[in-house]
Amino acid sequence: MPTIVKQAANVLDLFEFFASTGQPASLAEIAGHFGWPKSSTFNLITTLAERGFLYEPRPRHGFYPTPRWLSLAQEIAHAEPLPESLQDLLRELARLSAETVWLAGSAGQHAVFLAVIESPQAIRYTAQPGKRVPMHATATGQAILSQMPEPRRAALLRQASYERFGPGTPMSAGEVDRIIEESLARGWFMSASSYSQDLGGVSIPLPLNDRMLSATVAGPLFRMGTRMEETAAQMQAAIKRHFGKDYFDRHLPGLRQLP
Amino acid sequence: MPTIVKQAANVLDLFEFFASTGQPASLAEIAGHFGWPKSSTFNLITTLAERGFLYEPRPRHGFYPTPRWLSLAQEIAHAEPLPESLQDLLRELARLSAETVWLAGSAGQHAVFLAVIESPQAIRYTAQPGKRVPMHATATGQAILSQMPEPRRAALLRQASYERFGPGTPMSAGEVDRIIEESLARGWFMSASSYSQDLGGVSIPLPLNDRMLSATVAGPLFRMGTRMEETAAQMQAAIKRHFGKDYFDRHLPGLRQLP
DNA sequence: TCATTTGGTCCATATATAAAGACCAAATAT
DNA sequence: ATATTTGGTCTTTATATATGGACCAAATGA
Repeated sequence: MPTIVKQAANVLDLFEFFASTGQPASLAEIAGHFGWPKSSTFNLITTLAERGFLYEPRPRHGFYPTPRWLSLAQEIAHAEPLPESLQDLLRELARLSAETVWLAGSAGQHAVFLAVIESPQAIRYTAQPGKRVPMHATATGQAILSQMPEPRRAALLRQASYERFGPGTPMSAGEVDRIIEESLARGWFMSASSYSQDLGGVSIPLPLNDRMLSATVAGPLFRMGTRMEETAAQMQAAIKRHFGKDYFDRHLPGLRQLP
Repeated sequence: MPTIVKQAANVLDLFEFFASTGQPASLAEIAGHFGWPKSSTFNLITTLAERGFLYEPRPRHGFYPTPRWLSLAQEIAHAEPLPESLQDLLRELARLSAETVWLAGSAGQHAVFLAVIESPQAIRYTAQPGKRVPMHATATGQAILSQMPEPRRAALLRQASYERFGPGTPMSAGEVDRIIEESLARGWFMSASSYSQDLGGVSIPLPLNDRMLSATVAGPLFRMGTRMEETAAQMQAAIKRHFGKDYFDRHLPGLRQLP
């Protein structure tokens, strides 16, 4: 179990806190909200303020993050961007499916959501960039795993922790291998309650030069249940439109192509 | 002397590091760059990754921040934005002066830069959002101080530390009061090496409903030295164009208006 | 004008944590 | 095939740090 760095996590908590409230907060409010001691909160806030990441929009009416966060985050996003073509693809998938769609990459034993467009419907799968799901137990992750060279995938699956999340959760490396094999033969990866309850979704592997991503369309099982095959075909078609007719032939010969 | 929270500062360091390199970095690279122990670096990175703030763009080729930073920073900036009109004003000042221009707000004993447009010229004043300068010793800060109700300004100046930064640095509350008085009578605040060496600049207070900001145009003294009065007049004119002819009459009756 | 509340700051010390270093796996070189 | 290097993970313990609580100033209410 990896050691969590408390004060690092606190910075993230604070960052998320301000993103969700959208308002300046006083030391006392922050301390109260998190149940942090006043003195510790003071030290943390002072540190962030000293570094130019927090200021007082109006004196003595609370602290708020400075635009420095935005400025740095933009530089970071700009330097290693998701190609514009991927954003386009995602938008098209969102339009076609009217469900929540996302792109994910890998982070150790987890897949991380890199870009998300939520469904406009009231009942929908909700997620935001940065969300992590276990690699071996989700369609999103399996679609990524399917692109890895054999030894790397084996290494990853060996260290995975096979916890039971739902009825379909695979409980061994062998099971995951089998699911991947079947999914490649089927032409798409299916998430059906193996991790998230009542979720139905379709994932397609998306190798992009040397990055291994996946695209997923998912929604409540009662809407997606009967539309999976159709959705998968739509996704493959959209990907071919965006990246060329021979995209799968060149990068994913193992994947069955739907008509 | 306020206690700095080391691991919180480390998160900020890391964030800035990625913004400046724009590349994924391995644990070893990060540890090397900062001189951090491998194990500590590991803990920190794990913490950020666990929370969905770091991922591996390509497995085993280093970590990089996820778009989650951007997403949260955008929410934060969107909730408490600098009015668009201020951005416009800033752009106009940048165009008119061809020097570096910025907007600043207050953070305790410091003024923080909230928005910056750098001069296109090779020799220029360089700054980024989040930069902090002492309130009492800079034109930017004094222009903010000039807007505060008397007791608050007095309190602030009482606790200020009167360090000598350059020839013109004020060394007591009284001196600052005098400078503010003179500057209001002059119609603008002058920074001339009282904090930054060889810097010449003009600041104008910018009260915006209950926020107390200031706008500054600054560059190397050899370019700005003879243009200050002219620049100040341009700034006042631009502000009046953006916020109405009677802006100063209504919000800053104490400030001399230039022809 | 005085009392009370609220928000912020400082300090000593018990406690949580960062770091040293051993370890392991995978990649690369021989 | 085997050795070496590189990158990542784990555990123990000396040490840095988070915290309780005292304190102070400013704002608010009586």
